[in-house]
Amino acid sequence: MRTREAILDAAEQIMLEEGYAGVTTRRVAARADVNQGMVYYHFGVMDDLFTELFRRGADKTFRRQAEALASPQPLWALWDMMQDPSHSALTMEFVALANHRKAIRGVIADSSSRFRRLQEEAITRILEERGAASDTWPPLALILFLSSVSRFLLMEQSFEISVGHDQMTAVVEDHLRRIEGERRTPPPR
Amino acid sequence: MRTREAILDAAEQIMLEEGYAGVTTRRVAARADVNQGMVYYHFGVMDDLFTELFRRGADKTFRRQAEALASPQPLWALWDMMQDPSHSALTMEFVALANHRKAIRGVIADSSSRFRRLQEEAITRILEERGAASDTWPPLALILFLSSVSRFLLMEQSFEISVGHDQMTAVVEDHLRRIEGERRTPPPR
DNA sequence: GTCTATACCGAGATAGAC
DNA sequence: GTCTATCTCGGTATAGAC
Repeated sequence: MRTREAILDAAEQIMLEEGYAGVTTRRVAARADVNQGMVYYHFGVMDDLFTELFRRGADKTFRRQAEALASPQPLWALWDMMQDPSHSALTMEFVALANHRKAIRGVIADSSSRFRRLQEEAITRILEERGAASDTWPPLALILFLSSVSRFLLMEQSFEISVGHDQMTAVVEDHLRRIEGERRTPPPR
Repeated sequence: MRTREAILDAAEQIMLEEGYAGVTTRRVAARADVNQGMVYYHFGVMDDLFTELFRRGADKTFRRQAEALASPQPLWALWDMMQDPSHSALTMEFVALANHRKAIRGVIADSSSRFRRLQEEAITRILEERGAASDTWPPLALILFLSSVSRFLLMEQSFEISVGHDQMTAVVEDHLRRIEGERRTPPPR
């Protein structure tokens, strides 16, 4: 299984550095220091490689998210996680890829629903525990709010645009503060 | 200039239907019913075609946005516009493209800044006129809020995901209502 | 499981006749 | 401005020896 993992690692690196269009059998094989035929032997056609790579990443993210949601300040932890570029970079690339590759769409859609359900369940519980039901947003709106904003800011940052980012971040964090209080762990980086 | 426009139209169609990866000189030429050489004659290399296509779309969007911002309920109009799939589809495709094509990045970044500046100026004025300065968000935060959410919802819709979309939309529209009052023109479609 | 060889295609791009 | 011909490269994919 070492070859298999090497191929997935290589594909992931290339995808991050140059986008999904750069992920070709020839280049993946070269990067993994493996024969080109191996890619086909282990993964069949390219779509299967992408699918497998996505699953591997989703599983990792899923565990990471569960961890965040189980932490003392789950919303702050979730927010930190969503703002981590390394977390979203691959996801965004897969979203772009899925626009043209039908085989990928289903995998992403299923995975997203799975995440959304876990998030909803957790946030509902969190809001109830804190008795913050009245003056705050419904759980799903809160989730989509955090997801939307983090994704958008990351996207703009990759273009070196940052106009208004401070103001937007301040609004989000103000919202989190009203629910979970002052953040008790320092933000990453 | 008819050939030139035909090429741009063809490129735009293909980009929308199959993504930027489908936009090749050969296919564009075929779709435009034009010789392949014409693409090179009129646009030089592919990056120039993409750049030109982006500019054409951005100009159209710019005018459309200015119109929205000059309407009786500018925020509602802006929100409606942002939620229009035909408006964002091309943009999203260009964002994906720009992740790998350095030549495109600059064009998009410049254009985005231009939009953001126009939006900020307009929203600031609107909020001041309505004296809504105290209990609402700063202009840039409001813009980024609307941009983020609309983009995210559209992206998910293209995957046929809609969990929580109603709740999120309700929150946004509630926000708009507090600033501009009840919407007086019916939402499109 | 691994490697070589190879078929085949469609991509970008250019030269040059008309 | 238009069209044909053509070059080169790198992509996907398979067959078959080891």
